[in-house]
Amino acid sequence: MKGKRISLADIANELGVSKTTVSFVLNGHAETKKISKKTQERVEALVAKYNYRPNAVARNLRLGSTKVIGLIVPDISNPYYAKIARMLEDQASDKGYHVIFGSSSESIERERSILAKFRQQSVDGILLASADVNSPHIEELAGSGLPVVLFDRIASSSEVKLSSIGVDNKSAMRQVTKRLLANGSKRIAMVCNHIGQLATDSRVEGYQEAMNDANIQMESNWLQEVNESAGKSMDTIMAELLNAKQPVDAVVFSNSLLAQDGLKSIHQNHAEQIANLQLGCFDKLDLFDYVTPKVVYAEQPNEAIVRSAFETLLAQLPGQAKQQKEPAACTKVLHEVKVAV
Amino acid sequence: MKGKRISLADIANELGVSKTTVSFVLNGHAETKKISKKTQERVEALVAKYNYRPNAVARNLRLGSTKVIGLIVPDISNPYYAKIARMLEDQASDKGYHVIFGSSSESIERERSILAKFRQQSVDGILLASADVNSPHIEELAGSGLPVVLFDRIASSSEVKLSSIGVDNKSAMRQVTKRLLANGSKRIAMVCNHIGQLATDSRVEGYQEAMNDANIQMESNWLQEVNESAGKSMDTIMAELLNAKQPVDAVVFSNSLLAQDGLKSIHQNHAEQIANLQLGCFDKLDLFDYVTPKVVYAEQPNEAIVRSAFETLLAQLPGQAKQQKEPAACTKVLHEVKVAV
DNA sequence: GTGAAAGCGCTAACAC
DNA sequence: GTGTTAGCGCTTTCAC
Repeated sequence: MKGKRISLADIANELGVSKTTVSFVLNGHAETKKISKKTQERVEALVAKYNYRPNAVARNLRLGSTKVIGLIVPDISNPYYAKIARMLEDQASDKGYHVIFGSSSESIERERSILAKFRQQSVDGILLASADVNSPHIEELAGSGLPVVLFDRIASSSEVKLSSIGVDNKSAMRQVTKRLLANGSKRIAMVCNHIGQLATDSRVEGYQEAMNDANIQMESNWLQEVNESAGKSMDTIMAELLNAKQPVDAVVFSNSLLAQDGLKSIHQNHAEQIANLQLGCFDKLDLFDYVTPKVVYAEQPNEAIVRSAFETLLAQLPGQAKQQKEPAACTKVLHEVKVAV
Repeated sequence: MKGKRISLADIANELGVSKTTVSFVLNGHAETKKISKKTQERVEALVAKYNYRPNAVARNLRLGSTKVIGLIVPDISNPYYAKIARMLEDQASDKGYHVIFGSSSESIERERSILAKFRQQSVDGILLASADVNSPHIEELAGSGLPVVLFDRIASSSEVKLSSIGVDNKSAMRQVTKRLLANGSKRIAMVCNHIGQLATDSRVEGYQEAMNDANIQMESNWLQEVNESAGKSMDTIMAELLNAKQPVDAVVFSNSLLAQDGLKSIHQNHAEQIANLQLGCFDKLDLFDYVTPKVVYAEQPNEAIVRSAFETLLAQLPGQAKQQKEPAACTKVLHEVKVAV
């Protein structure tokens, strides 16, 4: 059954025409190249008979474009990125692109390596949620000629000369915190991880701003960072916050994975306090629909983010015969979040 | 800056050697081809200077292998498949492979189209959780020469001549049901959908076997199939089971999506019965950690499944210079589930 | 209307 | 030790 895969040349030979002719027919140049109706039909018949499909690798080599775009995220199994992946797949396949993915595991080294591999594979472009947007390799990317759009993890305003699509993290967390305050909480703690990463830091700032605006004096242990290796597990943190003489009456989490962890910890060890506790979170989880207490969250317009990220990427690709004077200027977009519960 | 990407020929020219020499050095044939130390060093120096990386597309064309494997699942944003994707990525990258993915949305048409696209791109092999393992296009795959391994959604025992990796659905559901019985339930109903699909039917059998083994006479409406178009919504079914004079005291769901639906229905309409109700489910949901009543579930050994699926796929690939008499016989593996709560 | 031929960048058998 | 060369399968200019 195997047999050599049939090639365009085989078709041409069997028909007694040239590869050129077959190629023209296959690529819809039949009209412009004035291939006779009869020849067209003969070609199409044989193509159908053998169920011939052109070898994309050869085509790619010739054309210098693979119709593949790379998606690099910290972890594809994170439901947030998995959703992104799906949206991207849908958008991309509409335009005839495929998606190859890589998970950096928050490691710059792995990220660089994936990036390098993807370039070698000549992906047409890359959507990147970087493990560290401040790392120098991001700078280098800008001058590399490879179309790259940063999303989700984006760099502070100007500097980096790469297109970036994201949300206003600070504003989002400020809004969530304000909502919690409006609902009556006064002693609000924040649990995060990856302090030092821009997104996290911005969210922390948003929380702090909201607290300051409300004239609440934060206690020193209200800002917590999960760090297993330093013995700061979610359980430890929750115990510290909730077993105090004066426990906190609300907790905001800097991302949804933490919220999930936190919920588990609360249910396991602090169930009796659920009634008096508010929770807040950046980003949403399906889970929130089923669980007590209700969680106030900032919902990212992911569809819009992916859409503009992908469109921005397409715009950088060569061959988008537009007013391509410059190589598609570097776009920056911040989408607005929506607070919900 | 952009500039033309540098090629092997450029390196060779600048060095005044032939492409062969450079190629040999780059591919580690330096020793066997007895390239002089000095030439090696000169090549390596220039490669480093230009940060030259071979064009994988050209290489692929020449070698007929892309080092890319395709993952086709119903929906990459489904956390179950997202997890699988990540495990596969990790395994694959260890062996120098990349993963490209496609979501079929449970549509055979989309699945076929993705399959066709992936072949055109000359992926080296495919891991497929098919929208319908009984569809004829699966049969065709077997004779197509493209290495494919079925997983998760696998066909009934023999027939299909494709390697398949999955779990023993019947045994899994038998175990879950037995656990419910051991915990004291006597009147256990099962809610499923997709009766007629192999996986579902096996799970139903497992439930029935467990009930028979316990000498429990099942009542006629204990086996329920959700079917919106026939007016059998989850809410209707739950009402029928739980509002009876003699309500059931446990419900098992044939998959986790149903369990999620069922939980919602129970919480909305039958909250007072939660204390006297046991739940069972094939497969786990994060949700189960947070919700009452506790759910007994069969946990799939996903790591092991992915591992054997990938290994099986590798074994089908040409060039695994082993005792390749036959094109790697078609393997079938059923992994054992673990029951947990 | 159709074909010949020149590559895209790489590998590897076969010279020398 | 190193170079020549023939492709892998496709697109496309230019000729007829």
